[in-house]
Amino acid sequence: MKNRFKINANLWLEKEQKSFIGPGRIKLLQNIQVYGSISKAAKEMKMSYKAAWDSVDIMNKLANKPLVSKVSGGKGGGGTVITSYAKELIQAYEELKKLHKNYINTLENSFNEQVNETSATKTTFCRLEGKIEKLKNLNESYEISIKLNNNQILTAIESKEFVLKKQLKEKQNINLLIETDTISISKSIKKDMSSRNQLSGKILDIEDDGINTNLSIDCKNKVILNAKITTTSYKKLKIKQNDEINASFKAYNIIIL
Amino acid sequence: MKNRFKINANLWLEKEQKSFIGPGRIKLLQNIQVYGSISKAAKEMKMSYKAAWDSVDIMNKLANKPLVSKVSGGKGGGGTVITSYAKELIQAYEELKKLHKNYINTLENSFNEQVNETSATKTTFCRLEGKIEKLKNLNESYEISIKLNNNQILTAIESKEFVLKKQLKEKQNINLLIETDTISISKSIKKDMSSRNQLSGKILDIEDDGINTNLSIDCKNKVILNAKITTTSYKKLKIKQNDEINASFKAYNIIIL
DNA sequence: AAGCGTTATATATTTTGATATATTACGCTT
DNA sequence: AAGCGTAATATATCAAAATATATAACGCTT
Repeated sequence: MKNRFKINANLWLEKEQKSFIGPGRIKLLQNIQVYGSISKAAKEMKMSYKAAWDSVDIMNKLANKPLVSKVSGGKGGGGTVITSYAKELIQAYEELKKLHKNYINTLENSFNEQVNETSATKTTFCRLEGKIEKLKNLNESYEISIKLNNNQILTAIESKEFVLKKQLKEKQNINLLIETDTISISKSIKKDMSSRNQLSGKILDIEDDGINTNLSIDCKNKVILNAKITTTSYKKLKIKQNDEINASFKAYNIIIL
Repeated sequence: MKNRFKINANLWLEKEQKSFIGPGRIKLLQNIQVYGSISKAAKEMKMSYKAAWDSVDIMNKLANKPLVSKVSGGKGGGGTVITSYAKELIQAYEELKKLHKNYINTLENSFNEQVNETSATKTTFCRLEGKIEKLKNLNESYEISIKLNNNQILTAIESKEFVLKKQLKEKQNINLLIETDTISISKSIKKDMSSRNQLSGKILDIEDDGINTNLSIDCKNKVILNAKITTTSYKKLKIKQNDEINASFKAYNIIIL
């Protein structure tokens, strides 16, 4: 685990081009909820009162519904409480953080696999090369047909914005990424499924650590697919090296580089 | 599109607890590649020479292989070129950025759906409630069996670290998220598939915008699943409201909150 | 009416980080 | 040997951001 890269990211939300909330302001709101006062909340997190007040002011002005209600003077000198909308926002932000953290872990594995030449098999993403066969414009999206080296056709979906920015054209060679854990394995082709991309091939290699099983699938002409399934699923399927199997994944799960 | 939140994130890599590369340093390396000198590279991006030199120095010291080779004195006074390892890193970083951007878009949609009460159907993630039925320890991971309100059992995988941190216990109620575009739809249950989670239900609602089709599936006892498939797949399946269908997804695609 | 702890606001100070400036070293060119 | 444009390094200066300090307003309590 030495020499491993760690990926870090700061998440924050913007509204109308202005910074709205990030980790600090969420903590501040939570502290206000606990202490009932801006000054105490600020003190607890070693923030100056002015910084805290400014933050609260910016948030309140930017949000369509108020996030806090402030009372100056009165019993105990006044105080500040957060609204139920603020509580909702905090919860949504926490969820966001959790999802993001989850994905950052995936990216971290992928990046380290790619940069450290030591790890041969790519267990988080698999890479494919292909040529754009057809670009079908569906209003705001494009349905992209991609011909692999083994002449099989995959279908991907990308936004119009992306297609224009990357200047994707028919006959163009492109690189694809597919997250290995979005690929499902079955023994035969499934006709009545919404997963349009179905590739069949021979199992080249199996790496099983008792939790996850990484299957390397040879789909002819140097088209190698990697799929990650749980060991439990692997055992249930009763498959072994050189077996013919079917790998399926949805158009959404193809990422064009 | 007014009142929409925008999600922003800064990505950077750390190594041995120290900041290694981020957007600025990548740009600097790219500039060095173009101009062949630290001073010119810095000038082009309006960075002070010292800041640029320090950056290069930190990177070189932190990387296991050198990222740049510097020559002081000599023809033209010397210069700096980046190594092939640096080029590799730049490429890996660009890929990382693309993948991350992709996911941030997903999160942005989800967050806005959750916070804006206007949008009723959740098209990026669907939420389920369940109770932990069994926690099976598999060395570094846990296989978690979750009983839904309709008594069906789902299987999820989480890291040991997560299970301990969240103090997950059997009989505990938990909330789940499933990305709607990882769910595959078929007309019947598939026995020989690696997707262990298969829920069948009646189509409650269909929202089709000509590109994507969002299916709302009633799996009894208030267990509502949302799945996103392409319109092309939807038409191919020839399904309509009230039809009984099968939704399948892998253990990896369940996110426990 | 004085006292309280708070919000609200302006001004002064400090800290931090970056930038600018200056100097030396380097090794090829002429 | 002088000249060059670069790397390498140290020191000085500047600018921005954050913090500290001061003061007023507020409305209930006593």
